[in-house]
Amino acid sequence: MVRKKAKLAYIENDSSRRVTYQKRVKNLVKKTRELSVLCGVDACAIIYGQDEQVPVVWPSSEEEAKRIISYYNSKSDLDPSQRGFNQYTFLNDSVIKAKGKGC
Amino acid sequence: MVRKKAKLAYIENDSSRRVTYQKRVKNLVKKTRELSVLCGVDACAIIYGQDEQVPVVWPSSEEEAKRIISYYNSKSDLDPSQRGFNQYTFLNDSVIKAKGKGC
DNA sequence: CATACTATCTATAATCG
DNA sequence: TCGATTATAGATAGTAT
Repeated sequence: MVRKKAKLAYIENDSSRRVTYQKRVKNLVKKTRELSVLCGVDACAIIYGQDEQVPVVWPSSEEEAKRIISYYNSKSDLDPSQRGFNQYTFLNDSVIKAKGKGC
Repeated sequence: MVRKKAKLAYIENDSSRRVTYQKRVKNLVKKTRELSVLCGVDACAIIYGQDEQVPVVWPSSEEEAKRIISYYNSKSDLDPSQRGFNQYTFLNDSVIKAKGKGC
């Protein structure tokens, strides 16, 4: 979209498509967060990546996951089994919620 | 975010916030569509505007609604009562689906 | 109010390591 | 394949209309 005109069509090349996907997902989530903060609205973004089992979900997987991780990191003296209940479990739960009852 | 440094905080001024909201929602939807097309993934964006009864939902309210409208426009010889089953009804249906079972 | 304008800032495709 | 770089197209806050 920069040194060559954008065509807005499916990117056939696998590696190019993956790189573009990662860059754009990152910024799409960022934009969603900005809109939410700036305008005080509830916004939700869900992206089902091709090869990923867990879709990217905002706000859950981004903001809330970070919060969870920070929480557990700050409690490094916590019972290891409790700390094991972590990002993976949380993310799966988020996805189920997102699929089951919207955002 | 341009002539003044961005602060990424809630915009207090009502009119400014509304204008910013409209601009950003438009582009957020555009970005979502681009990601979906470029990378061949399913992406979904839902924004619950403050004063609007119907949230902005993509792909439903954007792509599919246009499809529906185009469909009815192309059938201008259709029974008027059938054409009356139009954008409004469809959008409500989309929102219900989005809220009820995800994207 | 809503649009249009425009000076800047941001996103990003291509490239290199 | 991923991260860093860079040049350019795109997004946007403030302002004008």
